[in-house]
Amino acid sequence: MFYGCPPTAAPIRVGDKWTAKIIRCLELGPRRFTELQRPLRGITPKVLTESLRAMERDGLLTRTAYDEIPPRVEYELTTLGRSLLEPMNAGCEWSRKHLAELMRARETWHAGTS
Amino acid sequence: MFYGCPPTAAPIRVGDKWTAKIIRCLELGPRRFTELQRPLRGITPKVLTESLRAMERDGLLTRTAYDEIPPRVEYELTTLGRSLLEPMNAGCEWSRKHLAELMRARETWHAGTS
DNA sequence: CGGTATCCTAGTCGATACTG
DNA sequence: CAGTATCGACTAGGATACCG
Repeated sequence: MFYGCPPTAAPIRVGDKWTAKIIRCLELGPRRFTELQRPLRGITPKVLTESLRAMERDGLLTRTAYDEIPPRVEYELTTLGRSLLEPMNAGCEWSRKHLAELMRARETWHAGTS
Repeated sequence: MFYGCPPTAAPIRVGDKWTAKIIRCLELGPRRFTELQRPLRGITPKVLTESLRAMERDGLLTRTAYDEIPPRVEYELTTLGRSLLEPMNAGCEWSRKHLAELMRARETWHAGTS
C-alpha cells in the first residue's frame, strides 16, 4: 500500500506511523513479535512495543503470552482492528488512482502554477 | 467529522493535523484566508499558511490573489483535492460506527485484560 | 524470545510580534 | 486583509544497550 510512498507524502494515515502496516501484517492471521519486526524493516523493538501496546489499549488487537521456554507471544487483530481495513482500503484505492498525480504536482513546483 | 475527537485518538488522518479540516471548510466552495481561520479555531496564521502552501504544492487546492485594496485571496479545492473526500468519508463512517467502541476500550484500560 | 531503559534528533505545532 | 519572522514547547520516532 503506502510502502513505496515517502512518509511525508502519505496523504492518509491510520493512527501513527506504524499502525496501518501492523494491521496489514496481521491481516492474514496472528503473528509473533519478531514476525512483525522483520517485515517492518527498521522498526526498533521500543517503537514496535509502543505501537502494539497502544493498539491493544484501543482494542485493535490482543496480546497472548504463552508460558513457554523460550517465551512465545502472539498478536492478533480483534474485530474492531479488522474493521479498520475498510477505510484503509479506501485510502489505498485513492493512492492507486491519484498518488502519482499528487507526486507529479509536487515535482512540478517551480512557479509555473497557472 | 473528527471535530469532537481527541487529537491522539483520531484513528485516521489525512495529511497533517489540519489538512482534512481545511478540505472540509472548502468543500462547499472557495474561501478566503480569514474565512478559513475562523472555523479552524486556534490555528495560527503561520500554520494555516504552511498547510495551505503544502496543499497547493501537492495540487490539492489553488490560491487566487485578486489585486485589490484591501487584498483578497481565495482558496479553492482542485479536482484532486476534492477526490480526497472519498477516503475521508470512509474514515468518517468508520468513526461513526466504531469510535465509541475504541474509546470505551481505551477507558477500560486497567489490567483486566484476561 | 520478547521485550526495557536511556538518550537523542527532527519535525510539527503554537505564541507572539510585526508588515505590505 | 493576508500574511511573514522568530522563538520555543512538545513529541513521535530512532540508536543503542541491556534484561528476565
